[in-house]
Amino acid sequence: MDQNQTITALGALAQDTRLALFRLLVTAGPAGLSAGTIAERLGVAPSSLSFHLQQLLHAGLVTQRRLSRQLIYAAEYGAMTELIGYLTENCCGRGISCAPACNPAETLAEGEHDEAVSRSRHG
Amino acid sequence: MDQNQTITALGALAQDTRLALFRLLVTAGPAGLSAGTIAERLGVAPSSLSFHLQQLLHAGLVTQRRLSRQLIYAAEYGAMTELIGYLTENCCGRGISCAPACNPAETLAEGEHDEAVSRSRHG
DNA sequence: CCATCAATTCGACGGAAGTAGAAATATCGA
DNA sequence: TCGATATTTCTACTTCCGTCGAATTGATGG
Repeated sequence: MDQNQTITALGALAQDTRLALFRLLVTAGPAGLSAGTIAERLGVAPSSLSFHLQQLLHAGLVTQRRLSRQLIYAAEYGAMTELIGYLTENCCGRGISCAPACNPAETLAEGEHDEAVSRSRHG
Repeated sequence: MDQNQTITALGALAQDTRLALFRLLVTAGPAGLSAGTIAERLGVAPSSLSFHLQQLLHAGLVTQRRLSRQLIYAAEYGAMTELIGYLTENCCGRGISCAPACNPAETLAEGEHDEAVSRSRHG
């Protein structure tokens, strides 16, 4: 997952209706829910829901399949895994004291040093 | 971390400059970087950078401290931990087969059943 | 206090996001 | 084929986002 794909996924989740929608599908499990059911549950107009579903679909966060007349949407758990992996990969395994973000159990002392400004003069 | 706070954090990260900025700070470690250094590294106008820094600051994803004339920004690892926790809390511990998102190592068979549409009529 | 440097705030602009009614498309049952 | 149902696409509108130059605020050193 590259930066653009990550931004697409984050942007897809960074919206009231879509985050609620994604969480609804996550809790619904692999069986998923039909578009109509989702619209009813979230209280949004069908056209608006369709717009948001396209965003999540394009971001790869949900899957779509047809069941008779209805379109069933389900959470794509693998995408969530990759998204989290991308957010944490910059943090783990570099010898930097950011372990809490990746392994909350392991807390370690934060040793601050004066590297913060050292590059202002070196360009 | 509630839904609004999560959306703020996701929205803060769902942008080219800001995601690059956040990753830069994450790799920079707790020492952080000055605003000027960041602007130089990312190649954005100081005023634009300031705008983005406010977004990340408001989202609680970075911290700000003064060092002489410069303002030093550093990644707030705890916020990242909470954000990931919020995204995964809907997935784990509900007896639903979404373990891959939380424990990628443990893959399990996806047993689909016809619960998808069952609520269309009852809703 | 004054000159200087670092960073932010202000103002204006173009473009994209979110909303919802109306029309179009696709599937099913008879 | 025809009518009914489910969902999407189209269209228009409003609001928010991202950008950058210019002006302002805040801190340092003499």
